[in-house]
Amino acid sequence: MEYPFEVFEKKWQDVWKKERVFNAENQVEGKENYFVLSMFPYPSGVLHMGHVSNYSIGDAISRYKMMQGYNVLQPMGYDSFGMPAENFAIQHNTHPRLATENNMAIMQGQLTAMGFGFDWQRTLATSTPEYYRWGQWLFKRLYEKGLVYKKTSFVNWCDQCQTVLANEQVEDGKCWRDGSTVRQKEMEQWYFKITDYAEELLDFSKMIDWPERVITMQKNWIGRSTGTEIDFIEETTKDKIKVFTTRPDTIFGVTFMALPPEHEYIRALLKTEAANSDLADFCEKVINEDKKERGSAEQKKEGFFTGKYCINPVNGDRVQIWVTNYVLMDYGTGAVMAVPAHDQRDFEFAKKYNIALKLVIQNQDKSLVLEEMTEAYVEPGILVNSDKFNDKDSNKAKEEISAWIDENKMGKTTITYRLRDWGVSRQRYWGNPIPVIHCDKCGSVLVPDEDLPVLLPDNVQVGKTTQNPLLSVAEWVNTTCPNCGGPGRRETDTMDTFVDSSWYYARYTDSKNTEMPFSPEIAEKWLPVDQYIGGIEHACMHLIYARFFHKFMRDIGLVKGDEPFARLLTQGMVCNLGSKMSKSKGNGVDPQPYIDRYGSDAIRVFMLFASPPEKDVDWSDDGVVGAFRFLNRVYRQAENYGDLINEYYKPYSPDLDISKEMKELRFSTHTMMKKWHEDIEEKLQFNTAIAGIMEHLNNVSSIKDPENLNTNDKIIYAEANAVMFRLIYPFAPHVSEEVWSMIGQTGLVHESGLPKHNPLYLVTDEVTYVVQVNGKLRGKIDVSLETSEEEIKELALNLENVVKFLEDKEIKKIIVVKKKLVSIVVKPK
RNA sequence: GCGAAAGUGGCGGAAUUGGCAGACGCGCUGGACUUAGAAUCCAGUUGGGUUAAACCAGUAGGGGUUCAAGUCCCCUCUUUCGCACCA
Repeated sequence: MEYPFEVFEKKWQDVWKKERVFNAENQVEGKENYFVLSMFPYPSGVLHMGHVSNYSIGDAISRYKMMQGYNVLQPMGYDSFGMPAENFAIQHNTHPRLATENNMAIMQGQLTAMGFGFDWQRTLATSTPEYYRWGQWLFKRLYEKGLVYKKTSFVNWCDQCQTVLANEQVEDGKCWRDGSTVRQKEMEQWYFKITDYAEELLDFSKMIDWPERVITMQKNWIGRSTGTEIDFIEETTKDKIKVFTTRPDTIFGVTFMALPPEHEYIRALLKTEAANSDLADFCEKVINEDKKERGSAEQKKEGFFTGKYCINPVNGDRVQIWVTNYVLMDYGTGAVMAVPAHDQRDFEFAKKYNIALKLVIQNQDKSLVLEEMTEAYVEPGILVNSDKFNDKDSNKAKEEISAWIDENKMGKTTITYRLRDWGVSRQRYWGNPIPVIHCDKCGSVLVPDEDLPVLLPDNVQVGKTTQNPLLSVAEWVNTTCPNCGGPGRRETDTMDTFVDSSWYYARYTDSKNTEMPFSPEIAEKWLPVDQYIGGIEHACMHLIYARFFHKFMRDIGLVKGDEPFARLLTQGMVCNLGSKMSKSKGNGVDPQPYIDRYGSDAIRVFMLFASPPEKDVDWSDDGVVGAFRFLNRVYRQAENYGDLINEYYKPYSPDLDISKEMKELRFSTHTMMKKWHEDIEEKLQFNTAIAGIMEHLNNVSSIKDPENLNTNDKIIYAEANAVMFRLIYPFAPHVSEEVWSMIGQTGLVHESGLPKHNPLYLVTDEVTYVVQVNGKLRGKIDVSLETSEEEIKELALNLENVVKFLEDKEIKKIIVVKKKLVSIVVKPK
């Protein structure tokens, strides 16, 4: 008989709802708050395996913490703005709002059927005016703090999405969402000054438990390097061209200046010398190369001499200015002083275009000869041809030259980050409108707070133009300037949806607030999120953006701490047949049929048992059956022996005179409790915690006729079962509640508290010593705890199998490790 | 190319941080119960070896430290992930 999950899963879900078990109060007398958060889903349609896995982990932690007596908040909502909804609407000739609402309803039904303990009263959806209003409000506060600006520059443009992408959203030169090629387009964009926080974002000391991997990825992404900015002066125009270098020690070796075609000097030059069409063509060609190829090291270095020169401030050298395809506009100052003798890239370029090389660093044995070099010399060495710095060690010279440049106002020592400011403009409809009105007289004017939210108009026709559909809603676009009352035009760019998800965790603490994004007092009770759970793919996107937002919100007094997420768990992906489930591979598995067939608990147990949470889980039909089988065995214990357990179970562990067999069972019960607690608390390893319960179940099942036991033994037997029923709660809450009630308990499982092992019952009368001879296992002895070391040695030496290996040998040493082993070292006589 | 993590049965994965390798689950083999199947229960399941034991080998490969190594050190190989013209 299979257990009737279809009956009681619903039953317990109703009980939880009726008793408001998961509706968290902001404060509960005598209880500490604990905030468990799983990344909210994009409402793409139906729940997929990744969601099920993610939320099974979160729910296990949440319920474990409830058993521990915490006042737990575990909310859930929807990241419901975004391009997929708009694309879906275009394809199916519907409205993004309708499609999104429909999907949210479906997913909410599925999440409810899974029985996850979410506080639905606090739910939110980023596409609702109640939520996005505060996104606009925060945009304004950012603006007022000088953290928002508008700039025209070359940006990542995805033709597929018809919009701009932030640097974080370009992977290998492809759009992170659809994988299509990203090209550079010159546009005016809104930016958030995330770089103002670059230094602080590199401080990870407030994270209690973040995976080292994520921290490393963020460090690399932010990419701090110290170096020197040096001003080169253009010979005729006297324009300043700033370069950034980490090798000021090579400044005397500069033989040309390398600029990317996007560089402002080049842009200006092209305007003044329109006649030089070859230069213009070259620039155009490089700009249109796709980002991946242009950024790859294998790419052939190409360049074009502008015919212009600039002056190296340290020695007055005339230096040729080249446009090249290998310098990145995005890094440093976007200009490179090329030192071909000591930089491999410059070396290759100079060789190709017959530009002079100048040796300024000599190796230790002074054997470098410029004419014989086949690659750049990039190691440290001794300075030569460097004026007054000659004969100095290059590492020392770095600092000295940098200081000298500083003093003589030829430049300055600086820190540069790889991190760029966050471009948040999106040329799409289904997103949060940027609360700005453009006025011919007043320029860009912020919409007054009392006029927020700027409502996204509903009457748009998506997909009719290649432009942002908002542009076609004249009555929306045309408005009055809040400043002068004259005619104004609304900003039609919407915000990147990553803005919406950068502060949602805080909104959960006070999601119904109509006066503020959330009350700082309430937020303080919950933040930072104690445990955040989500995919590793957000390491350099969402998780950096949210950290930035949190620091900004701290600076305007909305939140107290420095970090939004104290602990982070990056769960693995759910794979099928060894590779990531995806639509394009056609290997996706829909969880619904399995939920229908085996119930929520079996799916959860499978997900948690298959591997540690941060590792990928390979989906397996058989694995679910195994989990289901396990839960059936637990259920059968309650079914068969419910009355006996009910009669004899004591909520404490009485110290009784019991049989040897029951001592062993009691040992098993208490070992399980200890292991369970350690596995979850210290390592979040649900797989081994579950394995421990399974092992205990095997021990319980081996007791054949519990009815025939004496009273004391029955008490131990009852405890062995009842404790197990409670310990499955975080993983299989429905079964747990059901079997708990089947043994006559009237309360809910989490109310029964955290079963705690009694260390006394983990002490056994006998211990097994392993006996080794020269490191090889030769036998075992069981001795009582009181046995002296001498006696143990004696017993070990007399073991039949040990004696055999001692023949004709001389005993050199005997090592006894308490409660573990005897190691006998011998050598031939 | 640089950096990080990892490599354990047929499979997913365990191993008090140096102390019985393979917990637990899947799968498989045999048996019980069934007219039969499903379900369930029992036994077995690293390889070699043996009627059974003993024993031998064994945690990617090689070397080392140690009474004792999956675990620590050195070298090699492989895989995964991240970064990758970052000046």
